Amino acid sequence: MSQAQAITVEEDKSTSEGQDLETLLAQWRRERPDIDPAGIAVCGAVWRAAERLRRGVLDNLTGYDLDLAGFDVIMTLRRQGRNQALSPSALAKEMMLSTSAMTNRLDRLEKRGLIRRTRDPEDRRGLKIVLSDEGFELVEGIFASHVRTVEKMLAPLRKKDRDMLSVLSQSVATGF
Amino acid sequence: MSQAQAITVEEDKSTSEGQDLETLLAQWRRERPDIDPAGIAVCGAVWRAAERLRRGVLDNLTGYDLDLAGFDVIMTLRRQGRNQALSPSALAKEMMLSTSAMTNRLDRLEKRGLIRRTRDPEDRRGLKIVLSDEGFELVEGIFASHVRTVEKMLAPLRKKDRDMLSVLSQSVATGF
DNA sequence: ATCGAATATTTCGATATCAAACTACTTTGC
DNA sequence: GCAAAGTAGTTTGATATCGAAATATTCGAT
Repeated sequence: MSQAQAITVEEDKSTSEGQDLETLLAQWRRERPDIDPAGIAVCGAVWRAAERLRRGVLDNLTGYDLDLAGFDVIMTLRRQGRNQALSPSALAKEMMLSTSAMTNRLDRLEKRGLIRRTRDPEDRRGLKIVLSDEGFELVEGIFASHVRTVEKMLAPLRKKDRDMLSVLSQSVATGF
Repeated sequence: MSQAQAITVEEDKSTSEGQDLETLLAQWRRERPDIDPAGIAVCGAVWRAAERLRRGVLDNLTGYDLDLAGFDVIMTLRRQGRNQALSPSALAKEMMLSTSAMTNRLDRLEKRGLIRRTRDPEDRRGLKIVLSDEGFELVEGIFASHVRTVEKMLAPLRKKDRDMLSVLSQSVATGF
């Protein structure tokens, strides 16, 4: 190893930045010259972008005693509007999650006082989940900095580039 | 684990497709007209693209008794070249994972006979992980269909669009 | 009215993840 | 040289996830 590098780099980043995607492509071209690996690199790039965004959003939550899971739920509830409710299964579907995982998330959020389970007046099998006042206020306090965090991570892109990224990503996401 | 599953059933997708991103934007604009939520939608689009790609790649593995975790490891080893080795920590770093999770993955792959742990001749603390012949052959058999799967998911994009997506994603991933 | 199929939620069992503690070895500094 | 600090990998403990089974309720067809 380069001894110059011996200094303990404070920036850590131990878990960030996997291998350079160019290197990865070169490796595959050497090992399997019969197959064009370009698609794999696109895939890798998208995954890394997603991961970076995930970490950034998560970091923004430090101090709020919230994980991404819970944050996702209360954001979803918040944007329905004050006192609007969704069923656990609707929430699960919207965030592409199993209903049992949702039960678990709601347990935690309920224990923390951020949501309430209320009975569905129209279907006694069902529940309606509402943000508690505390939950509502929490989102009010965190939303602006959340948006700022995301903007910061998108900063390298001009508006036009963002739109492009959004459109292309949706294309991949939906298959059209 | 994975029971034969034979045919890749495309229907199901019970957990796919969350809410339309346009709707999501409209909700936030109504609830918080003071804040521009555009960045959130870009973020969501990237996440969904990543998730779609993840599922597609995973589906391609049915029948091989492999999960994404193990697949990731053996692909990384394979592209180093036949009989090339990497340490567990190098693997963990490359795929942005804790070393303890890597221990677990390697345990499973070793039990399945796809990799071998060999001692690092230059550092008795360390290990070198190599693909077994069986592991190598497995990748040889799966790689082409993996690439085809990814290509299929990128099909809505022309070459130029893919390059664009790749560049933009890397921009977000690295922050430059 | 009642049986059976479908639906909403929870519980249960298995497993993957992470962080922190631990063991073994290596490097550094005196 | 030898102790202290650093590094590699594993173990442990807590928790989140999923799929399948269980429970309660609704809907539909007699």
